[in-house]
Amino acid sequence: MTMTQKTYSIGELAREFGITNRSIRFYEEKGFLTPERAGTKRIFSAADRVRLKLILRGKRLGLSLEDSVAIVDLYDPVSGNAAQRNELLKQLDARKLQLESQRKEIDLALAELEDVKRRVLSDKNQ
Amino acid sequence: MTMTQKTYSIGELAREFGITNRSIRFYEEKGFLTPERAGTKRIFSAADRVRLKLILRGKRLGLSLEDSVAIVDLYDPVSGNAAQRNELLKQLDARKLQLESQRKEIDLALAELEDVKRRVLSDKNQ
DNA sequence: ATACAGGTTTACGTTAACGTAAAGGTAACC
DNA sequence: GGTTACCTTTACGTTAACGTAAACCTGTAT
Repeated sequence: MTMTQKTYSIGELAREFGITNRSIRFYEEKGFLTPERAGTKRIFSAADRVRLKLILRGKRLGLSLEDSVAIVDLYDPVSGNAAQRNELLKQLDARKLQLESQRKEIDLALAELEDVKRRVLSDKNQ
Repeated sequence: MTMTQKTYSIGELAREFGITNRSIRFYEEKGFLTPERAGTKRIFSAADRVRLKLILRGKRLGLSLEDSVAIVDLYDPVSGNAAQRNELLKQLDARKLQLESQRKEIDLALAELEDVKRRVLSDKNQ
């Protein structure tokens, strides 16, 4: 039983994720996506779509495009041997530290924001 | 009793705040700082220094230069009308929401990281 | 006298992440 | 056969916040 997977046009994906066609072309240009072609037109597989979705999630996290892709590649079960796995674990831990550091900075920024806000509000009452 | 206030050179301020001379010149170019001159050289007053310090704090909060300056101008007794103040409060709240959202996503990412790590480790045992 | 550590202006270069034409191909619909 | 809806490539434009180089002045130390 041959199951033909669903495919997507550039416009479909752009609409689904609320981005422009240009962005998707840009991602391909950078090598972050590698859709098939039917003649000149891009054909995106379900895997392409998931990859794009993950990349965009990274962007929503405030990561750069490059960082997003790096993380997505990290999750991609391409690498197989023990050395690679250890390298992956190292990268996961590094990323964890990075995220924890970012979290602390956010907490600091939030505290300072509250401080500024309080001062602005107290000025108002004078 | 004439109290001569301390003044600062461009390099002194750059060093103190860990930025480059170019940045300070850029801020002046944009009209965000207006130091005196002794001949061609910039002379920064204590007030200039405080202003720069506040601007940089805004930047640390993740605000744009323009937004930072807007907030600093709020402390300037000349420019503080109510409408502007409300606008700034709105911006502060917006930024707060943004930071809180980022924090949540970081927590999510951390949880997912742990998940991936567990899976990688369990693969190792097979 | 010369080196050196500062300062100055002018002005083009950089990076990220696309935006925005321009000029065109293809397939379906009316 | 004309319009519409998509798609294509090429390529220059945009924004923020400076970086970087060139070419220069200027006071102080050796």
